[in-house]
Amino acid sequence: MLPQTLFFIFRVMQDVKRIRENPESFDKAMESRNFRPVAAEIIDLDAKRREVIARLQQTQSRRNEIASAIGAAKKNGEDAAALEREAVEIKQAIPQLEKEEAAFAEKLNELLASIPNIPLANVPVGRDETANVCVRKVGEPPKFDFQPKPHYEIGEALGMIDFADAVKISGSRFTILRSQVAKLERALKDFMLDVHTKEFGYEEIGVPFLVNSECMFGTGQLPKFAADSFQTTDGRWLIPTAEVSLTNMVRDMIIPAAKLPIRMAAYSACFRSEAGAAGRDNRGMIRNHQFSKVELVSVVHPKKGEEELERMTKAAETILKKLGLAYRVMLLSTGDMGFSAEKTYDLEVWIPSENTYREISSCSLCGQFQARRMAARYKDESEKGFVSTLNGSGLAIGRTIVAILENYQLANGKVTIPEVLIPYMNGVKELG
RNA sequence: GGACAGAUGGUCGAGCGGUUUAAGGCGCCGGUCUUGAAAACCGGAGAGGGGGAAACUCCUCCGCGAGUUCGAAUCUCGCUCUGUCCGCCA
Repeated sequence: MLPQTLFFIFRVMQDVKRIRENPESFDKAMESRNFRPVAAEIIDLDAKRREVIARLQQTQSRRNEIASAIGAAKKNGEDAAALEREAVEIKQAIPQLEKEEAAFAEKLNELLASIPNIPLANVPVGRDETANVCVRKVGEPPKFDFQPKPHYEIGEALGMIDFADAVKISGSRFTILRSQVAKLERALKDFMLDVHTKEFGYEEIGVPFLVNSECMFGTGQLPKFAADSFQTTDGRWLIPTAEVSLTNMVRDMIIPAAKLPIRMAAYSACFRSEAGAAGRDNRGMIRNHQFSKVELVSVVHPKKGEEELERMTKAAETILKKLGLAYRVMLLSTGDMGFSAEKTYDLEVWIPSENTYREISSCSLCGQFQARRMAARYKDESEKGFVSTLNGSGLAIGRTIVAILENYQLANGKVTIPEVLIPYMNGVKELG
């Protein structure tokens, strides 16, 4: 399942050095992520591997020496038979040593590839979402003098969201948008990209929605989370987020330090199998197999990671503010963060029908975790190293539609269009 | 999908079994010269890893993966990608 296993073999070794130096704190970090302690296992495999490498290289060195000696002898017309006999003898050991080395390397890399990123020190430690910390609340949830309806009732009553036909076409967890709500999706996409490109300096990128396995490994979906994504019959993957396409643009690159930071924004459809989500959010368009999203990705100097995370989160928040939606910012706990993240803010938008906040954006600092898997490096005269990568939704469009329908619904079943979107809706001020 | 051609360092490009520790040009960095610059001349410069306190030393990498050989950028096989032409197609 690992794409080109040896492809990343040496990149992660730097990790091992750190683990070797401080196994206790590494295991502690693993525990905080609900992962088993693996430091001892790693250190052992690494030691064995290096021992084999030492022997292998000695043998190779001797082989090269003899080969040159034979070349020199032949050139001078001397007899090389004795040397050739020795060469045959010596080289017999090499394939065996190579096999041993490869076996240890594969085990080690398989293990390393399955280990989640280490949380930053300022991330709250906890098993799950109950340990998340609310950083701030922004905006006031709207007051209704009637019982606010859920988005699927509003959309269906308007004849603008169609779940029944979606089942016929594709199955459950798909949604068909019609007329002004379909238009709303397009308006949101344009609006979000405009804000991010004009106000925050992101470059707009049009990305492929199908990617190869190396990409999925680079951003951390593979090898552990293959079941969460869809794979095509020719071995490609439908992106679960444009983060995959965007972040992998710097894969296998050595970027001049002066070119950092790199900021990219892309719209994409996102595809998720939602394996394991059976029964959750079955109604409506909260949890679909396919949804629209505008994604932000930053590639920065490793020292600028946290600063960039604040900036990116602010960019995503700006969308919610401009749309006039109430939200809160949650700092995720160690147990609730994604595999590749070392610090994550979730933006949760107010959903009136549920009388609660629901996730609409997730902004994560991945540090050098993805960069190491991708061999994404930077360099200038004085220093070099792996870059830091960040990604954040800015925002999930499907859920933004949900939030607008619910927060801007009127007693008569119509829905007001937020001021900033009216130009993007060709002047339409109201749905219905 | 079919046919042919190709893949070499930042880039262009030589090499087609043994001084290749990858020629040479361009670009880049440092120096000499110059008031400064250019030109000219001299020098430097890839990535990853092992050992070592260090000086240093060794290994791997010429698209990727196998193979032949004492020795592979060079020969063989498979794959991927790129180009050109044909077919199909939004």
